[in-house]
Formats: sequence, structure tokens, C-alpha cells
Amino acid sequence: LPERRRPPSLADVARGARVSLATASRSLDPASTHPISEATRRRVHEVAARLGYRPNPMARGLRTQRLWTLAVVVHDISDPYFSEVVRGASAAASEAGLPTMVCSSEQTPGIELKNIAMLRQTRVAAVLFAGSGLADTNHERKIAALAREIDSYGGTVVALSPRSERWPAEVCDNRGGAAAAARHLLELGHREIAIVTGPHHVRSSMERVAGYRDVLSEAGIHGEIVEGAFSGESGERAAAELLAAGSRFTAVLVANDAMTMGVLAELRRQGVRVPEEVSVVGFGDIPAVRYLTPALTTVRVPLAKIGAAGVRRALDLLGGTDRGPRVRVHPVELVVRQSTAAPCPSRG
Amino acid sequence: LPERRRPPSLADVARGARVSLATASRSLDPASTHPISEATRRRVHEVAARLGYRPNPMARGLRTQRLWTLAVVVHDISDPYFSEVVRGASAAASEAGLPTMVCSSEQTPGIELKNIAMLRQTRVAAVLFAGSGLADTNHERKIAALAREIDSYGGTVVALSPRSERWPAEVCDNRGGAAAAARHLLELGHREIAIVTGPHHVRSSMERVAGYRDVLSEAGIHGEIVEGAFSGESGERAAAELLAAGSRFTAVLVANDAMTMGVLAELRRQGVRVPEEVSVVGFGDIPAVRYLTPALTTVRVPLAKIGAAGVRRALDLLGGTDRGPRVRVHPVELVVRQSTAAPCPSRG
DNA sequence: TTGAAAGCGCTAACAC
DNA sequence: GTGTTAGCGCTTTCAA
Repeated sequence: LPERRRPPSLADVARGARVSLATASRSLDPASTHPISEATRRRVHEVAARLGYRPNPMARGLRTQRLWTLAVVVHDISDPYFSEVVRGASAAASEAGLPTMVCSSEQTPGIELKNIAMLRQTRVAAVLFAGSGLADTNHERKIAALAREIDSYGGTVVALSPRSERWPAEVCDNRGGAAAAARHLLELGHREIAIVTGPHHVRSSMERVAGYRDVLSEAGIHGEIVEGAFSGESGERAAAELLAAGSRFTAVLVANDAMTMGVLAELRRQGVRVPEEVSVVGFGDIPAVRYLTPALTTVRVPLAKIGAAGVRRALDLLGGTDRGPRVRVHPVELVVRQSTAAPCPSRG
Repeated sequence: LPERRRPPSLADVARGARVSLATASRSLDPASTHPISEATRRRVHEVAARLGYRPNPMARGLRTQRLWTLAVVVHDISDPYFSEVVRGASAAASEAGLPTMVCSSEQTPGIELKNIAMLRQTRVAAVLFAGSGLADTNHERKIAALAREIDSYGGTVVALSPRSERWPAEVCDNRGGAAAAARHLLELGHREIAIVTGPHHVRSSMERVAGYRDVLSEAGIHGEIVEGAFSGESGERAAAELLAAGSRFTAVLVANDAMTMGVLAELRRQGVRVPEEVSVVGFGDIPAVRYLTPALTTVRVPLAKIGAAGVRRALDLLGGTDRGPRVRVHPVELVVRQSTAAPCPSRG
């Protein structure tokens, strides 16, 4: 039978150091501006260390009206794109001594709302939105209302993907990355370029598509467009659709790596060789793409870095030390591997 | 400027319903055994609903000495094996109205310890260990000590992978699954079978290897063994090692899918055709393997289901309604796809 | 069946 | 530079 011994409380420390509760609290609080004699402070620290004192987060939270915990909200934790962001955020948070919560909405707006309401209820210190916003006024309005509540209890909100809400943000250069991908195909000599997008109402997809279009339309190319759902399965469907439509594309730009995996699988299934017959470019550079065949040319997004930057930003915001621009854009980089090559003369 | 209006407290509800705090609390607590008149109860519920009352988790936590939050501890959140478990757990928790925390140790025992200490500090209601234990007495002793502390404040601990600690567990049939995989190769006619294991001190790896051996040694086969690290990269290295050793294996059993992806990549790089020259079997059936070439024959582990079962078990344990065996073993299933075939007569 | 009241452990306003 | 004290919002005796 485990003994239910209470862990030492601040009162124990105060008693041990022969000071008042207030003095003990102030000595232990690194952010306190209240003057404390060095001797007292040291004594309190010693006793605290000896007793193994650790503040009770719930008591502190009840008093400060804020739970010192970070939360990351994702559309789908099984998407490696998000797992990487979570990994970066969770490492940075744990570094700062804060626990991390993860809420996955399973791609369902209703669940997302429910999750955020729960976080608001719990009064987490910061909520990082890893997924981008949906261009759905109604849903965005509800999210914004919850975010305001989080703000009003002193919590903070940070975006890690494009959002209509004017929150502080650490995002990647979706448009620039997509443009670089398109330019790469152009430079290889492709002229018949298809595009597989994410859902049309998802902002990060919109930005990437805009990047592709910037470049293609400048070159006078009107690439065929198929809408996917950011999942591997939808990538398969999209490729099948392009092939069935008899499109003569020699290259395809895909708006994320998960879909790209599906596209490659379907092309192979239908006997279309990559890159000999069709070049393929992804977006994200999630870890799994290293093991695809052929190795994928894709836009590398510094996912873990963005997660970590989001945590640091949240901490700065909470500490009132946030400087710099509201939106920080992290550069991306096209990584050329084996899935792209000059177009095959027999196609197109 | 956001107004800092307080959300309604229990006191507001009590006042609105013209009852005492105690009565309001009891009316709202579904688990309360205290008798309450039906009229009062209804009145309180009405007022609570009208006011949009939601209990403050921190106040409740301070009082009950437990934060009503679940935590999942993983070795690496970027490993799809664990993301799937987390997805299942987080969905089940959110279903039950509980937030979920995720702690990733980045494969580092020290970080794992730090994370668990943090969870203990935060007094989460339940900690689910998704990763299996390490056969390291010292580390396991420290973990066990923290788990006892969690127990002693009334929290609960559940294992989702094999562990030496005698915790309640929801695990998959590692040994049986591995045996089925080995049997499959045997039935196809393979006799030269190599094995790529996980780290030798990781218990889930040990169990899988035991399953392979059960079957192979019964057939009088001594498969060559290479130790990997459960990562894609280590799979590449393992395959390179086997090939370099001039081993004449016609099939290889790999202890998890992440490594299998690396194995396939390396075999391809070295021009070894799968399954014509070498058959490959994985373990886990993570989503990404659907898109490998060739499609992977692997042991399907009900990852999300195990995560969800872990949450339910934790809730039962907390509610004192846990029945059934301490360790529940979830069956696995060999999924035969295209990476296995009868051995090539020219090899071996 | 209801209510009064005592805290849970901590912070911060207000004395001194 | 230190101490006293009043809560934060809730659950749970104990008393009626």
C-alpha cells in the first residue's frame, strides 16, 4: 500500500528557513522584483533543495489564473508534418520546464472547436495553432472568440501556419517554396505541369497554389489542377484522375508530402515511370520521404524549428519581452533528389 | 482591449439557484452519493447551463490533489508507430472530456525521466507509457520510483508496451506477431532468413526477436542477426551490413516498420530486387508503409486501438471499476502484401 | 436533504 | 527587507 505522504509545501520550506510564507515565495520566484536579502534568499533555497520542494502547479495556477502548460493544436497528429512540429515544440517546452499538451482535431472543425474550448477551460498559458486556418468565416469567428478568451485570462496564442486571425505567427514561406518548386520544373524544361492542391479552403494550400501559379502563369502555362485532401489516399485519387483525364502532363507539383506519397504509388501502379516519364515535386520534406523510390524532390520546411520558435515566441509574449515583427517567416529550401528530371520527349 | 470578465464560478451557480455551495457542488457531481432532491438538482443544472458554468480544473485539482489530465509518454513522437498510439489515446481522452499531454523523450532516458518527473509534479491523473521499457535496471528503478509517487497521490499508470514493472497493461502480441511473420517466410520456402532487431535492451524488440527465434529454431534455422535502432537510418545500415557480410539470405525479418523502410531503400540502392531476390517483412503496419514499393508485408498492430484501450483502462482504474486481467494482449495480424514471395533459386 | 466552514498551496496587496 | 492576510474555486467533513 503506497503511503500518501504529502510532498513538501512552501509552508514547510518557510518553516525550515524560519521565514514567512511571503518571504519564501519571493526568494524562490526568480521574476520577483521585491527586495530580499541575499542571506535569506540563500537560506530559503538551501532548505527548499534539502526538502526537495517543488511548487504545486495547481495552487499556483489557481492563484495566477493560468496553468503553466503549452498546447499545440494540430489537424492530424498522424500526419508526419505535424508530428515534426510537435516534436520541435515539445522539446523546446520541456527545455523550459513546461509540459506540452497536444490536441488533434482529426481534420474535423467541430472537434477542433471542442479541443480549444477545453484548453480555454484549462487555462493553458499558450496555445500554438500548428495547422493553418480554414477559409470558413463561421468557424474562424468561433476560433477567434475562443482565442480572445484565452487572451483575456492572460494566455497567449501563436500561429504556426497562415491564418486570417492577426495572431503572432511563426510560419514558413509557403508561397516562395512553391514558386521555387515550379521554377525548378520550368528550368528542367517542363511545360505541361499539373498541380495537386490541398483542400481549397485550407490557407496553407492556397498559399502554395498561389506560389505555383505565380511562376507558371508568368511562363504562360496553365497547369491542370486537381484538388486533394492532404492525405496519402487523396494523392492516389488525384493521380488516378489526372491519368484518366488523359492529361499529357510531364510533371506534377503536389502541395504536401503525404499526398505525394500517394501520387507516386498510383503512378507506379499505372506503370508511369518517375522521373523518366513524369517528374514529381512534394512539399514539406517529412522524414518518410527519404525512403520513397525514387527519393523525392521536395520543399524542405524547417518543421521542428518552427515548433520550437513558436514556443519561444509564446514564452516571450507571456513574459512581455516579445520584440520583432508579428509574423516571422521561416525560409524554406528546395531539395532536389531523384524524382525530377528533364521531360521525356515522347510525352507532352 | 479584451475585458477580463471572470467565467462563472460555482458560487455564481449556487447564488442563482438559491442553494449553498455544497448543494450546488453535489448536484453537479454525477459521482456524488449524497442524496439530493430531484427538484434542487434540476434547478442547479438549469442555472449552470444558463450561465455556461464550467468547473475550474485548477481549483478542483488543488482540492482533489490531482489534475484531470492524461499523459502519454513516448520515445519519439516522430515515429509514426507512436503517433498512431497517441492519436488513438488522444481521441479517446477527448471523447471523455479530458485533455491529453504528450511527452517525447527523443530516445533519451534522461529526458524521459525529466518528463515523468514533470508529470508527477503536475499531478496528472494518468500516465500511459507508450514505449516499452529498457532492460536497464538503474533506469527502470528510477521510473518505478516516480510511478509509485504517481500512485501515491492517487494517479494511475498504464503500460502500452512490454515493461518489467507490473503495471496494468494494454499491449500487442509482439511474440505471436513475429512468429507469424517468420512462419510466413518458412511457408514460402525460405531457409536463409536474416533478422534486423531493435536495440537489444528494448523489451518490445526482445519479444519480437524471441518470436522469430521460436519459429526459426524449431525449423532448425539459425538466421543471421543484425541489431538496429528502430530508425529508418539504422535499417539502411543493417541492410548494408548484411549485404557486405556476403550473407546469402533470401528473406529478412525486420523488427519495426521504420527500419524496414530503410532496409528497402538500401536493398534497392544496391540493386537487390524485392521480393524477387529478397523477401522483406516489417512490424507495425504504420500508415506510411502503404506507399512503399513494393507494398510491405508486415504485422499489423492495432496502434490507435491500443492507445484508446489504454485511456479506457486508466479511467476504469481511476474510477475503481477496473475488471479483468492486469495485462490485456491485443492480437496482431500478418498482412501479406507484395514484399514477400517464394525464394529465388539462384540465391541461397 | 441542506448548509456552514475549513482548507488544498500559493501569490500579492498591504502593512510594518 | 520581512511579515500578515485575504483570497483563487472547489470538495468534503460535520452539523443541523
